[in-house]
Amino acid sequence: MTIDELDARLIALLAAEPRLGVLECSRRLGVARGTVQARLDRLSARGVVTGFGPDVAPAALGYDVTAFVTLQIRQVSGHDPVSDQLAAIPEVLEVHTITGGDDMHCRVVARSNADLQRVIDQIVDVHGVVRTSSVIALDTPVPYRVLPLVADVPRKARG
Amino acid sequence: MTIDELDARLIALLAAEPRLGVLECSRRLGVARGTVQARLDRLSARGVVTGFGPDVAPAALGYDVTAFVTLQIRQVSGHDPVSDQLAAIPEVLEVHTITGGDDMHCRVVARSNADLQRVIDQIVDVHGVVRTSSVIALDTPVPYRVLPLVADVPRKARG
DNA sequence: GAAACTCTGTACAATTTGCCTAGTTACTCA
DNA sequence: TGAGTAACTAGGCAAATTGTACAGAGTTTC
Repeated sequence: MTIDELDARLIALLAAEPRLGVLECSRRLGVARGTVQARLDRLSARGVVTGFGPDVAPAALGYDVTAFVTLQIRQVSGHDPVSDQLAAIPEVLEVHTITGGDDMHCRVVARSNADLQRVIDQIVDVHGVVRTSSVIALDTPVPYRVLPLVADVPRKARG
Repeated sequence: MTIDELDARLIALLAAEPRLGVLECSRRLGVARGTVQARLDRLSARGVVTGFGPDVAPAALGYDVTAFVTLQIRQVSGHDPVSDQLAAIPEVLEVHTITGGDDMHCRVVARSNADLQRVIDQIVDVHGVVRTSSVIALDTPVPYRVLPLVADVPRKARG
């Protein structure tokens, strides 16, 4: 379950200029068109590349505030109803269950600090949530990225 | 700085089937091709859609462990050298500065729990980092998503 | 009311895609 | 060593898409 350098270069190329076609990619990479097609198919099939979805910046929609909310929940039986309720809140972008003293870790966005209070209130109201604790992200010196990792994998594999 | 329902539908459509062409989008949405083109250009120009990069799943590359590492740093002068050093570690996918008792919040991945230790060691070695605290993500009931938010914006704007 | 936008419908040439075939190279395994 | 398999190259063809342009109709803004 690894990728080689051509895969990495292909991913990096598409990351840099995503609207590129298969033909143009093959030209840039110096390989045949069929090869690029096959590589892309394989990367998708193996689940390495899960899609080419549009990347939306919440800040550009007015959601300037990002916060991380940690939850303690009351253990409930059966399927996890807390996640479902959290998933129903649009401002909740991501939820993880975690180790440590707390139970869940969420990323949320809001239009302002006041609006964040509204969102947190919604989270607190979720049945099963006992306590929340929030920190606000002031700045994002390293925005989410996977490219260095992608470039690193074939380097490691090669040795 | 908002989007209307057509924008939201377009984003949702592309999120669902990202490799769709402009022409196919226009058919699905029931509008003219030029409209889709103009909308996409506008969304890009306004920074709402920042790109169509390939979404890479670190887990598919063998990075099965995700963790959140919180840092306390020694205040240093000038430009932020801590972020730069963190950015140089491929396994560090994201860094935020935060409010509260700690100073920074990172998302990191690793190949295993043992490998996580290696990554954390690298973070600890960063000049200026005083203390770290980590929690491991056990499960991700809500993976990162923006669609509900995108769908919500025009709903709110309409009233 | 006029200016400024946005959307539609249409057109055309150039490019790209999807799909296919055949030959070559590299690697695995008996 | 030799057969079998997988991956890459190079090429060809028809169909579809893209980039770009333009005129006309509706809306919104001031």
